[in-house]
Amino acid sequence: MNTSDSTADPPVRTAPDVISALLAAIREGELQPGDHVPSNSALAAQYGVHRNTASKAVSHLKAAGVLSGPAGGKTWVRVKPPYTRRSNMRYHIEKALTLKSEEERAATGVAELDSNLKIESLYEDLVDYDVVDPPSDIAEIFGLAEGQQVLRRTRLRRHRAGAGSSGSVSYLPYDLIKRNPDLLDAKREPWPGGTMHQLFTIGIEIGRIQDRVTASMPTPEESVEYDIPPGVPVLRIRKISYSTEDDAVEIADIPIPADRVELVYDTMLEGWES
Amino acid sequence: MNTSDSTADPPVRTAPDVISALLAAIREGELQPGDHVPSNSALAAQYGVHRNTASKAVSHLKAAGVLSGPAGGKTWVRVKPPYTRRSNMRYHIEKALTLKSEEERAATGVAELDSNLKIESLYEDLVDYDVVDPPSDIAEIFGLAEGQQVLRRTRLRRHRAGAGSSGSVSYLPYDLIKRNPDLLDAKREPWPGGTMHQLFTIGIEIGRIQDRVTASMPTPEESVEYDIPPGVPVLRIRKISYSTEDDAVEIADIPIPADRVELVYDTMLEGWES
DNA sequence: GAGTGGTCTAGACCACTGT
DNA sequence: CAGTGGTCTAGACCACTCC
Repeated sequence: MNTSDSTADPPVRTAPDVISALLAAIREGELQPGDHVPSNSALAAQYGVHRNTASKAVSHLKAAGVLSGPAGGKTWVRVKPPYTRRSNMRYHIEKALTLKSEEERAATGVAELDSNLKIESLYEDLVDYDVVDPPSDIAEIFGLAEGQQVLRRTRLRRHRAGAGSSGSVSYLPYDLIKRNPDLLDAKREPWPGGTMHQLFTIGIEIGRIQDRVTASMPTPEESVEYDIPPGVPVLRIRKISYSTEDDAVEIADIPIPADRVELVYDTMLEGWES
Repeated sequence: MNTSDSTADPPVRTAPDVISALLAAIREGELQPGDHVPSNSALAAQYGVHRNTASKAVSHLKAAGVLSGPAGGKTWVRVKPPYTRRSNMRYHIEKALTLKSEEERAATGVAELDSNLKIESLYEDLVDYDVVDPPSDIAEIFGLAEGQQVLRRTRLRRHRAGAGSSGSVSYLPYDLIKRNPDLLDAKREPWPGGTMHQLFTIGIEIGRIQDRVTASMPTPEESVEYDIPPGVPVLRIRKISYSTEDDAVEIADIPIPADRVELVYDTMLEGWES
């Protein structure tokens, strides 16, 4: 007759109780992905709690990416985005493709490598090119002196149906790439797929790529811009390309919603021989 | 005379306002790391909001890792843990050290490589060895048949002063390692520093290590066990060691609080030559 | 045992959505 | 314009901390 009974339904009294009940309903299939969830008032009546408590539970599940819906609008069970992988093998492939013809590169879809998304007409890319003074951390990695500028390329890939998007920012030392005017032209080709090839046109070969990986919560802007639930972390890759002389020649900051992508890094070890 | 005035202090009315005010006080140095924060009631009076609103603001900052303090106790500005790096270069170093003598390995501190923490008397390691039926995902990676078991080693590294801890779980196919009884002994040596060496004793050379990286929010248990603020994401590495025959021989799941460590992965690219 | 953090009910208001 | 989500004030209770 008390809470130690484990088989009978426990009384729903607190926000965590409501959360558990909703998760159970989804797990049991009573609520399917895409289905509308009853309103806060209806949930409050159904579970015998105050509307505020129901609201808090629904807010929590929205933050966790389980539910979705605009403020003031209806709420539904979120359709989870497909899970993909991003492997550092892509760097080997991209380098091998750099020497191939333009037709071959376009056919293989080099541009897909950085976004890890199939390029379809469903997406539109918004690209911006600017020559700017670099942030101090960028200048430090490039080893730039005061006053030396960088080319900043920002990309927002937006899903036309509003089902999600991804974006990134990349930097190149301006002194390095001004030798080839094509590299300053935003309309020249899909970006940033061919960065390695673009650097090849000015005589630079990439010898090493370093990914620095952190994770943090999405900014409110990222939440709305890239459709990241506010409680889902963002993997942040700072990808630094080094030339064969070991100079940093490109830096790309790539945010990746952690509920969509798994990062894979293979480290090949030398044999013992001895 | 309205909210568009940007220089005058805006009126503090909502929880986000209180959050901004507290962050500003910390940024300006009025509140130093370690300082006590006024109680919810005091903050409510100070900013002219209800105690509930102040409580919500403080809760949010605790979740974000800015403030800290037990429920029911005083609240203080959290001392941010030092930032370290975990590079895949460690794998090369660890392999090179495997052939060295035991003294050399102990002196170089191979065990530090996996934890990325200096081993001091401040820490105590709690290690558990079990032979168990593997979870299905583990069995699949190892390619185990039904009924084949694994050695599971769990480690909790706890800071004696309560300033944080880290932990990990690793799996080895039992059929593989039963050849060397030492590998079943939890007291044999600090773990998991010498896993590569331990596998060497049964004739296995590691040829490739794959790190699969994801991020998610800490479980409530991790929050208390490892002192991770509930709003700080956890980087999760599934480290898979492959033998030179490309068989998976060890799997380690390593959770890393994202506010303490940056992951670094170097990918070396082959030269063009042609 | 007083103080504190956390959270529930209760009622109210606002901004936005969805017809 | 009705419905909905979000959130603030208000008051209350509980568990825990700290002295």
